[in-house]
Formats: sequence, C-alpha cells, structure tokens
Amino acid sequence: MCARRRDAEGTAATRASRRAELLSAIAGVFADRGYAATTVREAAEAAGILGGSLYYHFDSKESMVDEILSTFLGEMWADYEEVLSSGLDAPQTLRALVHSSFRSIEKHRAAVVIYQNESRYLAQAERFQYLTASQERFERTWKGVLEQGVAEGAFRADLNTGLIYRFIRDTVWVAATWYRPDGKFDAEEIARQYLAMVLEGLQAD
Amino acid sequence: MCARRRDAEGTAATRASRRAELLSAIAGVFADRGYAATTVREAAEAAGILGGSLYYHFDSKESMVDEILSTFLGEMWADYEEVLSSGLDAPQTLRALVHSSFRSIEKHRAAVVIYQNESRYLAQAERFQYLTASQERFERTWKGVLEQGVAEGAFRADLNTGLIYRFIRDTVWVAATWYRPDGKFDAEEIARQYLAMVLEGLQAD
Amino acid sequence: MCARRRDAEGTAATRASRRAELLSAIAGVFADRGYAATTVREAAEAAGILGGSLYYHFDSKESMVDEILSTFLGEMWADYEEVLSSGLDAPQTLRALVHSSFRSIEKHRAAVVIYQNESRYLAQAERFQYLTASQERFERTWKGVLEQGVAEGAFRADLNTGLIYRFIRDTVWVAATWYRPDGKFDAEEIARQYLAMVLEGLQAD
Amino acid sequence: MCARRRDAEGTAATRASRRAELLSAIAGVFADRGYAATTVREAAEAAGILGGSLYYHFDSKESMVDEILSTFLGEMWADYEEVLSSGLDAPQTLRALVHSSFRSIEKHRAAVVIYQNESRYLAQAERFQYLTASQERFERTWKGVLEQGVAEGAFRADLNTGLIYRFIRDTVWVAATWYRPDGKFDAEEIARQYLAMVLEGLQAD
DNA sequence: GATGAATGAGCCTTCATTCAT
DNA sequence: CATGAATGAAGGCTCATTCAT
Repeated sequence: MCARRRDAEGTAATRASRRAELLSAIAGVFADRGYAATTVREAAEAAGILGGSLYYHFDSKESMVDEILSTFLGEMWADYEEVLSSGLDAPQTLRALVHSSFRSIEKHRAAVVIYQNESRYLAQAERFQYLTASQERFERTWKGVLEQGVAEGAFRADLNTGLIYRFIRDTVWVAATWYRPDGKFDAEEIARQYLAMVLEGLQAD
Repeated sequence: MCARRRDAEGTAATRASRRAELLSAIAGVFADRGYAATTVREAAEAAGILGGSLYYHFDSKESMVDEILSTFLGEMWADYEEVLSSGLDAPQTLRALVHSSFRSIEKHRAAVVIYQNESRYLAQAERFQYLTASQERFERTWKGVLEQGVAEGAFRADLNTGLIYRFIRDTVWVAATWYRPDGKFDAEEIARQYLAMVLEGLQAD
Repeated sequence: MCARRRDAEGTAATRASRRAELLSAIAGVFADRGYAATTVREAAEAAGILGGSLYYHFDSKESMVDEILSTFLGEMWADYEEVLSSGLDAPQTLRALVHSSFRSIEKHRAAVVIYQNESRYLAQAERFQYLTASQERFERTWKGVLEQGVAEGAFRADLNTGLIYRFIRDTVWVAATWYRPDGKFDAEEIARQYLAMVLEGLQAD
Repeated sequence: MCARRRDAEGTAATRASRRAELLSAIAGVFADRGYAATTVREAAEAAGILGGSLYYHFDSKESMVDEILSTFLGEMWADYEEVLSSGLDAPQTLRALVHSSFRSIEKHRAAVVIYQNESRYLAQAERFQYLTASQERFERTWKGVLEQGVAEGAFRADLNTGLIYRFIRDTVWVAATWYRPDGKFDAEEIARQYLAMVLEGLQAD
C-alpha cells in the first residue's frame, strides 16, 4: 500500500509515539557517548534518519535532552510521591525509595546516565533550572527520611545525615552506569543487597 | 666558570613546577565544566595565559588531561600499594584503603572528578588505555579484599562481592564531586563515617 | 511507483558532477596561490560557497588535492598507456608522448601546476605515496623510450639518457606554468615546436 | 678561552659572515621543505639556534628569503652581464649563458630552488617586486639572444622565440631541483649535454 | 647574542542549525 | 516527513613575532 498510513488512533497519538521512539534511540547514544560528544548526526543515525530530519521533531539538540530528562524526572517523582504519601515509617520509606530508585534505573537507564553525567553542565543554562530544583528536592526528601529515622530511634544518631544522604544518593544513581538489564541481578535484587549493606553493615556479627 | 649559569634549582625544576602550576589550574576547570565542554582558551585563561601559550607547554588538550590523570593514578596506586603490602587483615585493609581514597580525593580533587566524569569517554582512545587497566586493577584489588574478608569470616557471606565492590567504588569516588576542602568535614572524618555506615550499618541496634 | 523518484541522471551523477565542479574551482586556486598558501576559505570562495561547506563534500583539504592529482594522473597514464601499447618505434613514441603530455596540460592545467609545485611536499605523507610511484614509473617509461631510440640508432648515443630524461620531463611539465588556453599557440603547436627543438636542434643547418 | 672572541677583522666582517652562515643553513631548509611549509623554529634549528634568536639577525621570515634571493640574483646578473658585454655572437652567448646558469645552480642550489618554487607566491608582495623585474629582464635577455641568433642565420627561423625562450628557461632552472653536487655530473658536463641537445638535437644524423 | 616563555592572529575542521525540494 | 546541501560560529592548534632576562 502506497498512501502514507493515517493511524486509526489518529495523528496525535502516532506523533507522540514516534517522538518517544526517537527519544529512546537518542537517549541511548547520549548515554553511551555523552551529550556533548554526540553529534546530532549520530543521534539521528541511531534513530534511523538523517541529521536535518530531527529538526522536524525537535527544536534543538538541547530540547532533546530536555525532554529526555524531564520525562524521566517526572515519572521518578511520581513514584517517589506515591511512596512518601503512604504513611510508612522511616526505615520502610527508605527501603521503598531505594527500590523505587533502582526500578527507575531499570526503566530509564539511559536517562539516568545522562542525568548523572550531564546535570552539572546542563544546569548552567536557565532552561535546565529544574535540574537544580530537583536536586534540592531530592536532598530535602532524603535528609528528611534519614532525620526522621534518627528521631524515631530507628537509625543511628552518631552519623551526619548530610554525609549519609550523599553516600546513598551517589551509589544509587551511579548504579545506572554499570547496570545491565540482562545482567545477573535484576533491580529488586540489587536494591535488596544494597539495603542489606547500608542498613545492616558489611560486618559479620 | 664559563658556561652560562643554570640556576641550582635549575631549568628543569622551574619548568616542572610551572607545568604543575598550569596543570593545577587546568584540572580545576576541566573538573568544573567538563573536559569536552571546556575550551582550551578557557583552560588557559584559568591559568592566566592565552590559549596558544598552553601549547608551549603541552602538545595538545588531550595531553593535558593525560598528565593530570596519570599523575593522580600514579600517586593513588603508590598509596594503595603501601596499604596492600602491610600485611593487614581484610577489615583493616578495607579501612585503610577507604582512608587512602578519601585522602586522594582531598589531595587531587579535580583529578578525581575528571577521572570520574571523563574516563569512559577518554578510554575510547588508545592513549588512555591505562584508564581501563587501572579500572580492572581496582576491581581485582577491592574484590580481593572483600572475598578475603568473607573467607576470614569477618564479612557477611550473603552479599555478592561484585555488587558490593561497585557500591563502594562508586560512593568513594563520587565523593570528589561534592567534597569541598573547606567544608565541615575533613577527609579522615568522612572516611570514618563512611566506614561506619558500610561496616556497621545505618540501623540502630 | 511508490518510492520517491530518484531522477534518471540520479543523485550519484549529480553528486559526482558537483564534486567535479567544486574540484575544478579549487584546483584553480591551488594552482595559482599554492596549496599551502591557499586557505580553505579562499578555496571555498572560489567555488562560491563558504569554508565549512566544503567539508560536506570532502574530508579535508588534503583529500581535495588528492582527488585533483589522482584524477589527473589517472587520465594521464591512461593516455600514456595507449601510446605505449601502439607498437610505435622510439621516435614516434617520443613524439606521441610529448603530444599527449601537452594535451594533458591543456586539459588539466591546474592539476599539472599543482603536481609540479607541491609534489615534493605532499609526497612526504603516506597518503601521497602514489606521487612518488608515478614519478618512478614516469622515469622508467621515458628512459625506456630514450634508450630504445639509442639502440635503434634513431637517437644520438653520446648523450646520457638520465640527463636527457630530466630535461624533457621538466620542460614538458613546467610548461603548465605558463600555458594559457587562450594564448597564441594551442597544445599541438607547442608540442610540434618543442619536438622540433629537442629532436632537430636549434641550430640552423 | 672564555671571553667571547672579537675577530681581528672586527665586528662588521664577523657579523656579515655570521649572517651568511645562518642564511646558508636557512636557505637549505627553505629549499627542501618549501618556504611556507618551513617554520621559523625549523629554520633556526637548522642554523643551530633557537627560533627567537633569529630575530636578532633578521627582521622577519620574509627578510630571510629576501636576502637569500636578492643575493643570488645579484651574483647571477653580474655573471650574466659579464657574458653579455663580451661581444660574443649569439650561439657563443647562448652557450656562455647556459654554462653560467648551471654554474649558478652549482653555487646557489638552495637559492635557485627557492626562486623556482616560491617566486610566484612571493611576487605578490610589494617587497618582492624585483623578482618580477628580474623575470622580465631575463626574458628580454634570452629572447634577445635567440632573435639575434635567428637574424645572424645561426638559429632556425621556423621556431617561435617566445616558446623556445620558455623551454630553455624552464629546463635550466628546474635543474636545480634535481642537481646534486655529489652526483655523476658536474655543472660543466650538464651544461655541455644540455647544449648538445638543444642546439644539435636528439636525432642521430 | 641567545633563551624561552608568551602573544595573538589565523588556519583547518566540526557541528548545530536552516531550508528548498 | 525526510533529504541533502549549505551556513556560520566556534574550537583546537600552529606559528611568526616579541621581549625580559
């Protein structure tokens, strides 16, 4: 059949899914080679089209990362919110957040890698102010949980929550760097082992 | 004496110290803005000279990072070797390595950040093969300590050493990202708290 | 038919002719100002586009000369081969080669000038090894003809063929330097006069 | 002895000979690698000093070639003048000029090569107008000899003197390109063979 | 006279972006 | 929607030149 197909669901849906398709391919290259080091041509090639053609779908290279990152952060915060509004105690919240984080990595690996590697650079631009905002919200959230846990007597009081927050934050997100969906462990198992180390310690008793 | 006098501190020494001076400034910008995102002009400006002048001292932008990274890795491994050849048991070794690492961060903060952020990109080039080699040596070293600890009965046997290695590696090095020499905690204190978390766990007993 | 129509003259042909068009303009400037002394911007300007645009068509400045020279040498050797395989005797071969050479100059003036002026410099690069090879083949060919002529008793035996070869080679190619297509003489006439001088001598009998 | 030597002939002479010494080394590199392609550093290295030091002796890179070329042309024209004012007939003059030219090549090989390769490029600058002037004087001189020879009945009348002049000019100077002082033939022998070819022809009688 | 560090203009090249088809 | 040719602003790097020592 020759006529260009007009999807039953209509143009809008088709269009959105095409975007998602393109963005997925693009996020992959951005993650693998770095945002700055990836040329638009390469990104386009990964998506199966030519450089110029990407500009039919996106305004600029920047708007590509933008959409990748904001989509990821949107979903991540939605998941986090669900956890935080469930009325769990501090240790349960911490466990749930860690699990949620590793699940995010599983689902948005490329986006997390980009977030991890390019945030600081991108955050210089006005447009990416939301990255800084997210960062701060992240810090408030986690420190809140840790402090609450200390207050509840569930977590040790002799450690600095600011420091511990940083350790946890880093380990969790950097995991995206080495996580492979086809590896030995799935997200749940990684989360479990991570929590065992962080909560109970490495030491044999 | 007839020959034109070469100062006792000598050309060689002067030159080397000038290099170190430049490199220190350059490492700072590379760490802050990213290697790829930093222009040679910017790096030079940070060193107080003009873009072209850097090429009197270095062959290329690449050779600048090269020197920054290899110097850092050289010193780091020298310190690691000292620890590893001291005949300590596994938990002591782990503690000593963590302390050594945070001390490295204190001394070579910029280099560590660069190492963290640019390694994967740089490692594509033949010239930076030593980064991959260092990475592998790092993995062997750490996994060795962890496995020995499990064998000695000092560490829990129910956790995967490969996973734990990664968690530790990431947290330690990523710390360079947020570490500020003038911050609340010095390297020793950070190492102590980190070890407390990792070895004894966050949970109050 | 569904596929977007690719004109019969086709993309390939269009592209090739565009290349040839650009190359012709570029060869002109390279010949006039020298390869090293010509900037890419100037070359582009001569082709009616901007500096950067040339890189859509060519990999590098070097690959531009490369294509110019190898195209010329390819055609020149094809013509030479035709002469050499015609079974002519030495004097006839010499005459035919000279005519062929001047015809080459007429057709590829710019390329010949470039060949003449830049060969030694370019030949330093691996990529231009074929220039040296061509040079050697050239020497073998011409000395062969001269020696055969001497053996046949057609040429004087008291002159050194190596020297004579060089005189002939130089004069022929350097002619590209002053040859103007709109000048008083065409390639055939120049060849005729040149042969008269070289074969019969300047001296009135 | 330590004190810097003050030559008996005094500073001026010493200075001049030092210049000549430097210039000779510089001319060598310019000839071998091309004027544009040779860096001042390389030229200086060939002279055994550092780049900056050359500027004590010369104003600029340009003034180095300038001095090389004008010195050569000065001597060459002096020799030519001697020939031209000797009252020889045309064939004898031609012979003498060719011999003089090959002797110039023998003595100023590097300068001749530079003259040959860079003239056209350099002549663009006001400062090198004398190259064009020399060229024109050269043409007048040679065409004069040829025309006189034709008038005297010594040279064939059926050849265009303009063309013949060019052939001779080119061959003679390009010889500098391949002439090696330690080669099989010296300047006199090369001149003899060249004249044999050009005057009597290649053809066996 | 010579050194070596620095300058700054300019070169080749890359690449995000545009736009006619 | 996609193509491919072109744009133009940098970017890394080179190099003639200067100058304090």
